[in-house]
Amino acid sequence: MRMSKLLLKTLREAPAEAELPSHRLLLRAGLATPLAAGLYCFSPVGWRVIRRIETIIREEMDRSGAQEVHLPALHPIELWEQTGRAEAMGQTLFRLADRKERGFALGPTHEEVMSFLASRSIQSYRDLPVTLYQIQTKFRDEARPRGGLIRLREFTMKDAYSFDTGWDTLDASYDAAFAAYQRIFARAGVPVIPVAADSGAIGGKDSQEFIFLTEVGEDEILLCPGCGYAANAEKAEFRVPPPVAADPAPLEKVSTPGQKTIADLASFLAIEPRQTCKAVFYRVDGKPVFVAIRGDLDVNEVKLKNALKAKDLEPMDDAMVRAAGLVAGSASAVGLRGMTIVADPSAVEAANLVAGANEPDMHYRNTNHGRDWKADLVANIALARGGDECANCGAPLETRRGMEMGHVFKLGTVYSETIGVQYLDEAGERHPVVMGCYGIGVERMLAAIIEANHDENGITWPAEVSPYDVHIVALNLEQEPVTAAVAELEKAVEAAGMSVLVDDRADSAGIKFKDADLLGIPVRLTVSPRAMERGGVEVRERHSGETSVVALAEAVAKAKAILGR
RNA sequence: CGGGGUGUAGCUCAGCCUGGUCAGAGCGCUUGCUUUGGGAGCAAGAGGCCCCCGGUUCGAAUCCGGGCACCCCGACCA
Repeated sequence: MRMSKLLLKTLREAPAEAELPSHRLLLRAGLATPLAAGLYCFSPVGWRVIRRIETIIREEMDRSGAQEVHLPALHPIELWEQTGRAEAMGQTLFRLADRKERGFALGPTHEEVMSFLASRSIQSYRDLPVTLYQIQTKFRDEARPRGGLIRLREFTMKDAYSFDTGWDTLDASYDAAFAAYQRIFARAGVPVIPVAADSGAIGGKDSQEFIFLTEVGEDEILLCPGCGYAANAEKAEFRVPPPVAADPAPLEKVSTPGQKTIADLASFLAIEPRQTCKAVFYRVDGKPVFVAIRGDLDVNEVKLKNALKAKDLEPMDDAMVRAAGLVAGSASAVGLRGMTIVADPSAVEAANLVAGANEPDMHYRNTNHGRDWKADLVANIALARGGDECANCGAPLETRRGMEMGHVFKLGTVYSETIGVQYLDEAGERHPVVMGCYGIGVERMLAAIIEANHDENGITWPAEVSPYDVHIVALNLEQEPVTAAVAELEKAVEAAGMSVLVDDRADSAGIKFKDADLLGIPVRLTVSPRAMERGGVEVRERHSGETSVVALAEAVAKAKAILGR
């Protein structure tokens, strides 16, 4: 490709709204242009990178034994109502109606449709196991698209689904997908670590996310430096510090004027936070829920939501707090009626906790579960934080930020039961198939590749995803020896199976070099009178900046070596 | 959905408080000439519903009200 013909506009300065390096470089290098919040147009160069990412994904999925299919992006809404997810997805689901007012949705993911397809093809255990995948556009009406390509409203996802006769063979399908993911991210140049993830209220067993550790990531990850345990903060397990041991003492009411927070209360009474009981109020599927947890701990809302098998959970608003008669700052489960009480084991097991007296500026000393109050549900709902002890080895956990690049998940029979994907076993008995699902966000991967591979001058593409393999910069192209050398070199590079971008523009050398750095193609070959005087072509490796001059005939071999071919 | 910020030329931004030669700069773009090893020079030019609607005023980019869009933080995110 000749750059004089290429549709590409690089920017000297990035638009003001771009903050992340990946976002700035995406725009500066002219890879994509925003159309609206969470929607991007890809230019020829950007699209080549997307296609190369997809190629890696296809190769590795195919290698793992998965089969590619293609499903509609437009789904009848009934299918989503059938699994209950039309409601569960809420406003995230893009809805529309056809001319006959039949309801449709733009697919935010494809468990339903893939299950439908599977139900038409799978009848016997002989048809299993099978893993199907597609690379398809997804639509999600996100509350907040952000970070360039990191969170989009329309994006491409590789989504795979495995179908097995049982949980044991699902393990094999899951492991195959897991291994494919390791290879995909390695080839694309995105360093990832697998972390344990929440499997959601919908059920399922193992779930892991592939996380690219980066300060700009949206997810909080807890890592154990001792044993390597890694988990999403919503999933992370830890050792809850032991309570202060004591025998139950008589309940006693104390005046605590103005003491509304745990920290204030503990210091006012000269006790430790873990000797108090924290009260938190939620609205869960429209109903009030009271949560009690030891004062030194925080509530993990995901765990709470799962424990309640709830669809929707949010902090209780002031109106509901008043309606429920709760006294914020002095609330407890002692004497509380009219709502579900959920307690963390930490609040149940500890003796003589200080808790609210449900009247302003008053607390109780020595509240004890079983005697003074009783939980309707006791569940592990404490949130792991940095510094907490690892559940495996006791070392203090560290917190890091990360970006979710992929997700592998043992779904089980949730969808096969609701959509009806069943098989007959050897005995002729009917069973739901056991499913797994595996997703990778393609554009987000592009963002992560840039985030992980750039320097102050621009992008430094990993060889496998670079839009072109070789960038020929021609200077003084009007001079005959240069014209001829460029043509010869271009031909030779292409004949060697490498893609090449030739900067044949009439611009000055400085512009060409700056653009070459910005575009970040791994190998730059400069053809100029000066290089020719020195004996040939200047070869520059983008990543290291190493430069040498080689004979024109050797340039191809040198380029191949840099590309690792 | 809460909090914060920003909307003026393709991009970066000034002008707004204090209404009136106030439609501006740099970069980019076009043309010509010169130039070709790190965003080069000279000259000439094109380009704006100052986000939108309404109000105040003799007069609004500027003041007031109401929208909308975009960005950031949070909430949310199979």
